Amino acid sequence: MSDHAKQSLPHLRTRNDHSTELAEDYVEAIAEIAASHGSCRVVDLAKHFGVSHVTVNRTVGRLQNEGLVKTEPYKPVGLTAKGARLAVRCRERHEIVYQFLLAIGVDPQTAAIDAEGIEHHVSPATLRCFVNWSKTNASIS
Amino acid sequence: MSDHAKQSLPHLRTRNDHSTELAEDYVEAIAEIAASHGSCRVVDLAKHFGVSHVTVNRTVGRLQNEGLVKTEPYKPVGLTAKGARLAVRCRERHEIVYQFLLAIGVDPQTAAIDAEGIEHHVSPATLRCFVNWSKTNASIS
DNA sequence: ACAGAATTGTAGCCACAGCTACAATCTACA
DNA sequence: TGTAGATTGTAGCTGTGGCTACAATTCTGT
Ligand SMILES: [Mn+2]
Ligand SMILES: [Mn+2]
Ligand SMILES: [Mn+2]
Ligand SMILES: [Mn+2]
Repeated sequence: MSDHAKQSLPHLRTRNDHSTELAEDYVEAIAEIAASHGSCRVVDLAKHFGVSHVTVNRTVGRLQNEGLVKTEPYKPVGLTAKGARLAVRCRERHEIVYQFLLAIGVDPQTAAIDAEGIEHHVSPATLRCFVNWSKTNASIS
Repeated sequence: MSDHAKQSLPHLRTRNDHSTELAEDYVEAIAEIAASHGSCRVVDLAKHFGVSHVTVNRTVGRLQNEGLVKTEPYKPVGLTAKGARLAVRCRERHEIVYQFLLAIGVDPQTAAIDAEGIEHHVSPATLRCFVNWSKTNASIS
């Protein structure tokens, strides 16, 4: 590989992470809201993310095209099998990142905020290291 | 604060992080390239980030409007005092995140890639925890 | 049943960040 | 000194993700 290709590789990965970030947060939120409220409405997602219902509407439409969510006009938003699988993976990863931040001494509120952005940039290899160190610290304390 | 405001706070922070991410990466790259090559040209940045020179051009123009970089037509790209200060902070934070990932056992290549995305979502409080744990692990090994 | 409130959908605006194609300028070498 | 190649600038396209304003639909309480 050329020198500048090595330099640009991290940025390419970061841009790719961002292109899938919204889908990951949406399926995770839809699963959570559906579990706690019985169903997930557009307005629930708008409140959850702090955006207008219009933004939610367009995003849900795109996720439906990608086969992650299923919805009909004026009906709740649900996950496809594919979307539900992605939601589980994202929920697990999110929880690992959050628990890891707690384990190294970050306060819960800051950990919750930082984890929401960090989670999408944590590769499987780094995630394994997070799990190990959370275990280690848990056994210490 | 209302319940859903608490829920949306992390996402608001993440969106804010992303709005400043490009500026942070650019000033950091301009400082590095200028230090190693003597001057930083548009084409250097294009290679560094793996994007076209057009994208670099527009971004540099926006950063100039924000008072972070200084450039003239067909001349190298330089940092203002404000941009140089931001570059130092970003470089330090980037290095802390990278060294922390190494300290918890992530391989160097993965650490370099993940750090490029993670750095922008690490709050000062979390950064302090990273520093502490890097020190601890350094004294152990 | 129906009026008003809540929810959802649509039209159209913006900024950002990527791109190709082409024009202009500068640099280096024959 | 010219000119070919490298570099930079410009025009204009795309997709994404935010918004307001307004329309349509559904839900709810009297
Ligand atoms: Mn999440
Ligand atoms: Mn997230
Ligand atoms: Mn970065
Ligand atoms: Mn990010």
